[in-house]
Amino acid sequence: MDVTPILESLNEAQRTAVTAPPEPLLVIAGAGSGKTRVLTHRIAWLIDVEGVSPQGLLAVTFTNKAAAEMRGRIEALLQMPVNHLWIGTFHGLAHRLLRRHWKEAGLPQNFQIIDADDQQRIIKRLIKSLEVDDDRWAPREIQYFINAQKDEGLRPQHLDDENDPNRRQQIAFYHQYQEICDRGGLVDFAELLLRAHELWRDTPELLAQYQRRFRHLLVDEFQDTNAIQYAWLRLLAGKEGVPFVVGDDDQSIYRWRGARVEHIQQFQKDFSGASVVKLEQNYRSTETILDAANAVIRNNTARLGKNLWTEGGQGEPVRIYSAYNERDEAEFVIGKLRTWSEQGNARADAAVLYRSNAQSRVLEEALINARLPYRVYGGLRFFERQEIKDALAYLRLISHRDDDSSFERIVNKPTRGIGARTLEAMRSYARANSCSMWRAAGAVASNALSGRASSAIVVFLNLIERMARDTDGLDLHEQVDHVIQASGLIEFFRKEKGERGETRIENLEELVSAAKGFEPDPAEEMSHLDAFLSHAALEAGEGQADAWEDCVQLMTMHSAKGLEFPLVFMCGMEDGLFPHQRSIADPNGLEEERRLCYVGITRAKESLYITHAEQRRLHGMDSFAQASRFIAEIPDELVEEIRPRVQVSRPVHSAPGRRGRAGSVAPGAELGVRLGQRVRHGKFGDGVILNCSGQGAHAQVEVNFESVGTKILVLAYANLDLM
DNA sequence: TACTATTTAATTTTT
DNA sequence: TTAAATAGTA
Repeated sequence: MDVTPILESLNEAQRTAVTAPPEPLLVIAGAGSGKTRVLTHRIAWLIDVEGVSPQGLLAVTFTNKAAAEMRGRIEALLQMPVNHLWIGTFHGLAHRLLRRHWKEAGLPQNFQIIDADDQQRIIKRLIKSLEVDDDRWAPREIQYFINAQKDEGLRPQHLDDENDPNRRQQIAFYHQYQEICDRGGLVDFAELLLRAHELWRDTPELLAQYQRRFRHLLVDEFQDTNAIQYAWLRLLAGKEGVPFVVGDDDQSIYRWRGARVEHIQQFQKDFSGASVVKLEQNYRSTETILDAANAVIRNNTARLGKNLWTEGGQGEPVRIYSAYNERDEAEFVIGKLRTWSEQGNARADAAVLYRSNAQSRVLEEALINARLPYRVYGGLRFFERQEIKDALAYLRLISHRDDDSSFERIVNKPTRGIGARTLEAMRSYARANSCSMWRAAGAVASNALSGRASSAIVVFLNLIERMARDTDGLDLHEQVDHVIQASGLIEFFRKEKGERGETRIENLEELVSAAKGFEPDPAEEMSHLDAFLSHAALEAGEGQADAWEDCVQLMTMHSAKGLEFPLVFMCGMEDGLFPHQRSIADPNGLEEERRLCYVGITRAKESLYITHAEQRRLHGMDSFAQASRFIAEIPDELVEEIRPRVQVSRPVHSAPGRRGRAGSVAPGAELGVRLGQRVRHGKFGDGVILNCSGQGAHAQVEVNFESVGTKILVLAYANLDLM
């Protein structure tokens, strides 16, 4: 057997991992150290050299995209298709299991997957229906609570209210939410994992069967597994399984989503024989960039400890630019981008990273002005679009009449005279009889209700039944095409004014194409329609179909994880923005922000620019901030500060209300107060003026005091000393 | 029921 | 600032 193709191009540590004996192994893989390569080569090694059948392998990735990429790479390496190899996300694999064993899992055969948006709608409706004082309960928080419990593997009955009425109510919401889902055959993302775990836990013979089949378990991005995923993995591994997990504790940035870095340590405890391999040689960045990243991350306490090194050269210093405000910052970035592009570099090799999406706007405006093509990552994905979800809701209702989530979504879209009152009647009937909205609709229609309302319902019920009949036996794409026509959705969006309606119709037509191109897994015994619906929920699709123009890449630092670019800008590096205000007080939160910063820095291969603004307009208010503490953590000798160009028209500070709001005197100006001015207050001590408003006797200032925080004071009474 | 005015809140995101 | 949700009006 010639193992050259698998082993050549691997360094010592990588080779150790790839060729490790079949025992539990933990690979700590620093940024740019060839993590994915180790994983794919390991799989190839197992199949080609160890003679493991592809069917005996289970590989888990973080995203669908990563899964597809990994399969491609393995096939390239082995020069053969590996269809029977299970590669997927935790959710994808759990879904597969639940489809196969729906009965044992206690699910209806045609259960539907709901996404976060569907979930929130259900919760909103639930809050309204329970007649609690709805102001106190934000749907988002309930949703967060429910998902957090599920991520920990906890059912409502496992939860103790701790005699806290607040918590008691949350648990009650969770309980009722679950009932709604169960009744409608709906499974949310966290539920996929939880059910799959319970399925194995409660059906030992099934577990044993899978344990026999999957001896080798390979996990990517291990630092981002949550409790239920880890528990699932441990169940499957049992005593005989051989887990091979790869992760980087310094790149764990999804704690807020239930991910626990601690699983890395837990892994070493649970699999006591596990060896550890560290990949510390970095093939991506210059030494300067790595040194900067190392210096920053060194400030975190809970680390396994590792130091990235490279054989690459010193490279350029990290450049830091202090902008006056966010527009100046954007101008600076665009200037550098233009030079980059003019020097013959690909625009797509440059990335502009920021902490939060809202920051992209100013950058985009500047890019448009400069006529530089760009692409923003993130945002609405194809299957998340309103019109697409509407169409899917019709399809789901055809497949599964009891799906209340879909029912509510489209019962009156397009409008067919089923208003709030009729809906309420149906809801209360459904609640009283613990039945689905579909059944309730039938009952309410024949019962006492205004003739108009009841005939409207009948029209709707007949419509769905007729669509189900008419699409029966058709090809998937014909079904989709029929439904978008017969539902009246196309007609409905045609009436929508402006370009928006047109785009929607185009998207619906695109949905037909997507259905045409959809190839269901022949191994799964679902109807094509159900397979398509699951696919739509599980894989929301790309944001924009990437017209592969050479574009500057804009994205959050989170979505930059796993990517690399020769030229990187990290923008908005200010305390309060990054680290974000909401994480700053909590040491755990701060460490996660620092890891995010580490991720950002290590995206850069050659050049790294870090920018911050002294003044930033955020939420419509001008505010001042210090440069991010992370900047100070980079040693001076790695840094080159870029002095602002002379002759730049510095925004006039004495008019902080922003230039020329015609006729109005800048608030505070008459009293000689300006934003950023340091002041002293008799009681509160020293502070900085953050904001001014009002005129004359009513003028107010917002002051951030060093000792007591932010206060709003009436200037006329505050007796501030200017300093 | 549809449109308009007002209020409110505002990380990060994949599944 | 602005987007979205809610309340109020035609």
